[in-house]
Amino acid sequence: MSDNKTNKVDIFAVAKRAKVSISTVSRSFNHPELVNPTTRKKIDKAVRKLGYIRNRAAQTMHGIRSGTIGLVVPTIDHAIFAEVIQAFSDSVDAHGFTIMIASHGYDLEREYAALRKFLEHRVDGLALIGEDHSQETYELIERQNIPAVTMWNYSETSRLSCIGADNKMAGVLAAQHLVGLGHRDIGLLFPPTKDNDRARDRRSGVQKTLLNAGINLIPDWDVESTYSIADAKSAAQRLLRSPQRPSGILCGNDVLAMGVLYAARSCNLDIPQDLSVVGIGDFKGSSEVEPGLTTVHLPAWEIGRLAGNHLS
Amino acid sequence: MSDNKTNKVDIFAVAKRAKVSISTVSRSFNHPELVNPTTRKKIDKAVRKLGYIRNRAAQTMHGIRSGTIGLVVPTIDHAIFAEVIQAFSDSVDAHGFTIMIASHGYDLEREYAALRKFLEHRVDGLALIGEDHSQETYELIERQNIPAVTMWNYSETSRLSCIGADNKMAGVLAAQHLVGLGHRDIGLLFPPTKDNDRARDRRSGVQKTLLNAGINLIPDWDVESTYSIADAKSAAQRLLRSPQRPSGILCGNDVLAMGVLYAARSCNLDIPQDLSVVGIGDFKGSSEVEPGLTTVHLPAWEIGRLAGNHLS
DNA sequence: AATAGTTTTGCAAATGTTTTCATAAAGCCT
DNA sequence: AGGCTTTATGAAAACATTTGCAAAACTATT
Repeated sequence: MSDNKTNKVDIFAVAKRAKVSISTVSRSFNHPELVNPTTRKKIDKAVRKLGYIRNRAAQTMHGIRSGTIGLVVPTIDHAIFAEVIQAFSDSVDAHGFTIMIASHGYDLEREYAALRKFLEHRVDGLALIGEDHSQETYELIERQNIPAVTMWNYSETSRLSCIGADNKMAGVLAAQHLVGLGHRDIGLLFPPTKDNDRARDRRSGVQKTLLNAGINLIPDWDVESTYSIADAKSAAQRLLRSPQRPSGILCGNDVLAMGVLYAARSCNLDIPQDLSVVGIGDFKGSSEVEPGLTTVHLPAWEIGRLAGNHLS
Repeated sequence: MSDNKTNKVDIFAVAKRAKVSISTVSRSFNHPELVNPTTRKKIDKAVRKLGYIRNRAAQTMHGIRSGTIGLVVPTIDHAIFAEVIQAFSDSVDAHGFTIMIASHGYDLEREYAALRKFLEHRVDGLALIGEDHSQETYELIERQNIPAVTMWNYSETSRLSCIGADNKMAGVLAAQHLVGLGHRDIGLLFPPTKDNDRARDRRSGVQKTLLNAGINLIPDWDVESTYSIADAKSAAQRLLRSPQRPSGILCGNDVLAMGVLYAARSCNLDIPQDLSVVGIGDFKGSSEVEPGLTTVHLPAWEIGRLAGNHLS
């Protein structure tokens, strides 16, 4: 009975119990080789007995790194980001850092606010998704002295370090595939491209390719959908039920593509006989999907891993 | 040029520039009503000019709340947790807290380590998934004076506050559904139940129900699969290609159920004529899946939201 | 113009660590 | 046994804030 609970257990409490000074306790944590093994054992025992947990805040105040890294994503709730987050988290974790995470729902003001909060916590690094950010955000990041990295999109001219893929090329490849199969009646299903450079780049790659192939887009077949299977499914159903329907649909990402597959099935269209569907982006496990989903693979895992290493 | 960059910008720099004392600056942040509006404006201006960002670590050291909440999940990289994480994050965010996140990959030692790290950062609250945790973990949490909550599973006897569903009942419902359809040849596809109370509870609900209905499980039809579509698909294919195959498959969660649907399609089995598939758990968007996936819905969003509110 | 009351401000102590510097103890060599 | 190193420890300053208390500056009242 007694000491471990009632009163705050700080480094003083440990020192007292181990009958040494607080300097020694601190050293025993940070430079164990400088303290006598016997003393160290006494301290360890006191620590365990009291359930002492070091106060990172106090360390941080010394200019010591906080040991945290801030990650801001548009949304956590999607297979695509989930994978990149997991990979990022794993690699950052392996270096002993703790992740702070926030999502902004494609609202760049909220992104800015999240970054500020991270900076108040004195994160040692920042990671964002994509290259579309507010001017304020860029200025804020550049004024700090900490590394920052953007994930998903790669571009030579990125204002921050970036680790990602060439999304325009992904669009080109996806379009070339459809064109190569002989399709001329092609529908597009894309998410809103505002503040979303990934979608915009993919789209521009697709458009360029189709244009070069002499295929022109029918406005009715150029459909927008939010980033949700339900939405994509109903948008695709509308498209597929119209009297004139495309023979191939190219989707801005695999979530939308799944929606199209379901829509096709619900309209009794066979894939790929009646309709070709192409996605972009690697929905994790898209290789297992039946009927087969053709997609341009993006190395989400690798991107997250590299970005994590870059900051750690 | 000049001041805003080279030298550290702390509360002193702001005070100096605004020609007031640091106390006033601090107050102007924390108790603005106590400082003269004119002074406040001067301070705001200095803050903006210098790009000052408050140091949360220094505040935390005062026993002031850190403004962070720690969340530990088995994995981020799955639809199911992604949704709960998103909901949790949103609600916690709305209260001004920042989330620290970690995943342990179903390794309870790593879970313990993650919690310790959070506590070093003096999080104001903790959230975990499920009720299977190491003894050490429980003791660690109970020794702290901060709220903690577990998500996903609800049980009267939970050692910590819990917000979740009755997973055993979910298992019962899923099984009753299959039995009600007249199935007697039932296969089970579950993830490993070690250190996973959710899966274990579901399974026990299922087993009880089948037993009561006088149905006995054939060991060959009682299959285990890791939490992955690919794995589930190949396990299901093995099951469906054997000479004797079940007429219905009950899956421990919707990820596995998706694997089964794909396997069925690849074996040219029609759903639901040739095979019934039942899942549990609310894969977000499972209602859109074609061919229709029957599943026991779990309110992931609601759980995350409530847990977040509970801690904030 | 003096007094009382209110609002606004500054001083200094406190928060929980790390680290520099100084000192004490112990070991080694002749 | 005396001097020199090496090893181990402690005292105190530093880190960036918040806050209780007291003083100063206004306002209102007579």
